[in-house]
Amino acid sequence: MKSLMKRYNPAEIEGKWQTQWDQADIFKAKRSTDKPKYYVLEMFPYPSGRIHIGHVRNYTMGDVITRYKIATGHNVLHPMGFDAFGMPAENAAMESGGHPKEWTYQNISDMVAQLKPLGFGLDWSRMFATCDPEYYGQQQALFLDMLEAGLVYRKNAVVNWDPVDMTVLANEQVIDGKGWRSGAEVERRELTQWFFKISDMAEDLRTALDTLENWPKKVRAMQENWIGKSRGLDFSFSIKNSQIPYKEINVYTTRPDTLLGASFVAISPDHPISKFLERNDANLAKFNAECRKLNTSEEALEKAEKRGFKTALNVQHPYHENWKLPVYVANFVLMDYGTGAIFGCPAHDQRDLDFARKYELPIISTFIPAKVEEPWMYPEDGGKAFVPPKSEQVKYIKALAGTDFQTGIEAVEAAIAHCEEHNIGKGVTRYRLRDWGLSRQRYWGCPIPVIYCKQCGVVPERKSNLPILLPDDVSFDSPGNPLDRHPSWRKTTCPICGNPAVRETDTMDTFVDSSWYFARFTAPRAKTPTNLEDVNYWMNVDQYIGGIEHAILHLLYSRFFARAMHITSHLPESCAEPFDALFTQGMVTHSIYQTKDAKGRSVYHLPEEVDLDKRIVKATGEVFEIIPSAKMSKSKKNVVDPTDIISKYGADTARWFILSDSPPERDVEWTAAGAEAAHKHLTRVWALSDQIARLEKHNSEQDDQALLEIMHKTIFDVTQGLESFGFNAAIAKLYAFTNALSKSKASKLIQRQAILILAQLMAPMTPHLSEEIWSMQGAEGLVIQTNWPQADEDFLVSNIITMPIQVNGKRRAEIQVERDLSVAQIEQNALSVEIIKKALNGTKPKKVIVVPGRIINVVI
RNA sequence: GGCGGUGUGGCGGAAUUGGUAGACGCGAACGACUCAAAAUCGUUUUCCAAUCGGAGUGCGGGUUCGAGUCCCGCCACCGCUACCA
Repeated sequence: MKSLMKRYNPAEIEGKWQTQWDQADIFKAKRSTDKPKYYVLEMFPYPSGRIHIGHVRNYTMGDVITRYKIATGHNVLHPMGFDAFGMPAENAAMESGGHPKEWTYQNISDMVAQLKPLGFGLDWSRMFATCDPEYYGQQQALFLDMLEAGLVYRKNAVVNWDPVDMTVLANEQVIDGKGWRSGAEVERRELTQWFFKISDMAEDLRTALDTLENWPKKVRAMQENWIGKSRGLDFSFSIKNSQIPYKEINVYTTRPDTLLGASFVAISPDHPISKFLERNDANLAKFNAECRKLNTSEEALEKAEKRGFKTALNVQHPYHENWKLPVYVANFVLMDYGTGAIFGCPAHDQRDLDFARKYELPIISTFIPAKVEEPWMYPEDGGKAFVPPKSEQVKYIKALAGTDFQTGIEAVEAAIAHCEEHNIGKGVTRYRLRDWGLSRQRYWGCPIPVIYCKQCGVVPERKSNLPILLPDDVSFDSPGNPLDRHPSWRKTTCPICGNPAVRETDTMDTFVDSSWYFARFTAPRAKTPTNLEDVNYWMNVDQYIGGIEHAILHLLYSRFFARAMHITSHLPESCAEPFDALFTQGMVTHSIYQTKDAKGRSVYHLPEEVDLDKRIVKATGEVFEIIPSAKMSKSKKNVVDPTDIISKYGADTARWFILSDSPPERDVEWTAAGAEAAHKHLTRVWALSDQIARLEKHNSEQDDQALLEIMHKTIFDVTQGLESFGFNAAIAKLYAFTNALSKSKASKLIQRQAILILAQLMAPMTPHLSEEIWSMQGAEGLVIQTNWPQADEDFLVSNIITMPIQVNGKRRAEIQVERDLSVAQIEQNALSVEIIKKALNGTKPKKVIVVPGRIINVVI
């Protein structure tokens, strides 16, 4: 009887069940019409070489959904691959002298080896890396089709040059004027580059955001801001009486309704006119030089003084022949937004107002509040600039067009119409979104399949020659692109005339690789980019899961690619928005353990190096400080290695804990205590199963009904939790159910039923333990092959229910009533409760509210 | 400045979407077992009062029989973005 020698041993059971799932081909996805399909995808990892805990969280969520969807009768596709091109492989090659290819493939096999013990239900047969020639060759084919369809073009452009990575960056990859990866100050260079015509789709990409109901609001808002639509007027001020070779200054404004409040024109120091003038004006040259030095990326921008340099130029206001406006060169006008020139309307822009007061320029209000309640101080008289929301109705006192009372939006449209009618300017819609420059001067990327021929010009490579393979014999001993200096790789012949020609040596931005991999997973070995039968069946991705850091770049590019792939017949139109639902998970954080050295510098300690109870560093005995909840980083040493966690507690514990503590969209703090508690709980569940398996048959049945009720309630609650990403709440219900079961005195039959249901409900989170319990109880088959349990309505509401009684909305008592008791009866019962009688003190209640099955409220 | 989000015990967080606030877990305290410790099990744990009670979901108001949840006005913090014309 005393056989508690055995206990929960994940190391023993987890591998065993993984083998069983493999052998039964559970996760191998095949097209089939007898079940609804479900495609669940997590953003694929970069093969850095190590799985980190954030990956574990991401893939665990995907796996929970996968297993739940399988159990609820879906045909599930859940693939895994690697986003394998990119700079780190080249950097590693430069540092260690190896080859990016070897480094990458070694890392991939290391990471697969770390992923497998976690027991994720993945279809490994579909795995690919974007650096596989089979993948990037199809990407080249896709590129050629896009080129033919006019979605790719080549232009000479000023580009963002990262001087450290020695490559071009897309606008999206420049953050605060610095390279997104290197952090180096970005320079501007003029180069001939390949571009995707994403700006052509700006309007569609923007309006379609409204259809993405199952995307986080936040991501949609970020994309909308990025696309940056604005409506305004393009017009020009003509330059009066001047010798310079410029006759006018072009301006773009979103507030043409304030045109009659204009008091100056300001141009950027980099504006052609400014550049022209500085040649003959030493003072202006000096001013401009100072402005250029002031880095636009600095946070001091806010506080930076608004300075202007008054030129000798005057322009004519387009509305009145005799109305002259001075022209300033101003440090706050940016050359790369709009036209690099603005008109200033001090009354309705605080910055313009500050500028006007500084240089003693006129201040002219064009509108005032519709209803002036308090004393209204005009900007003219020292008040603040009046800048109401455009949707607010105001009173126009100098309207260019339209009525006296109108909203800003109405006034802008009226002003545009008026200006168009009088040939003053033209209404335009502008987008902040620019075309996506995809050329990178790197080796470890997908070669752009284009050839330059002296006779024929720019010639696409023949599809039959694809893939254009990267050469293996390259060196990384000097900076620049190894493809450029390769002795023979670029030499080829022209597909049209057959004469000697050279290849494009630029490779594609790695964001191209990740912009269509989700479609490739549906037919990863197809001889074309996609296979229509497969994309028609599997697409769209039903649930996509990943980090918020990809809210703009990756997700916007993917939406563009899906459209482009439809145009080039690689995807059906229904796939224009490829991700039906998106979930953005939070980070995994960990406390930092910090001490100071003799010089007061911070020294960080790994979690395993400290004694948390005694609050000292084990090796030295120093007292450490705890900095709570920071993003895990190697330099701060607040990292936990998933591999260590698995060897200590097993995969199920890691999976259970990572889901249990916080809602999945929020950051979760990894704590040793929490992981330990999770492990203890799983140990308890195992022991409970063991105990039930050895129960005597003849025991009391007194708790049967109560246990069945909580069991069905738990089925209901857990199902709801899994349906709505409420993993933490679902787990809490499972804890409660386990507690109830371990205290229950129900019959063996019912207890066994309960533990089997518990195993099924836990299976998405702790699949190995669930299988183990299933077999301990002698149940047939595998849990993963069973149908998800159904909550029985009859048990969800018991016959005797407890109803709280409130007095004036405050809970005072409760009564037990039969479920189908009439409202009148409930009221009568409630009023006869001693506490309520006392509260009434013999008087009649004003009102009694009875919500059947919920609550009684007695109003006195 | 703009956009988005969040605010509930010592901590992470629940709350069927207007119906018993604090589920579940961590931490803490006490107890049982033990020579002892670990492990395990049990009890308590929002605050004030310690008896009846009273207060309570960032703050102020409102709607309602009833508000963490809805409305109006503030405050604080976080994220993204921006001299955006």
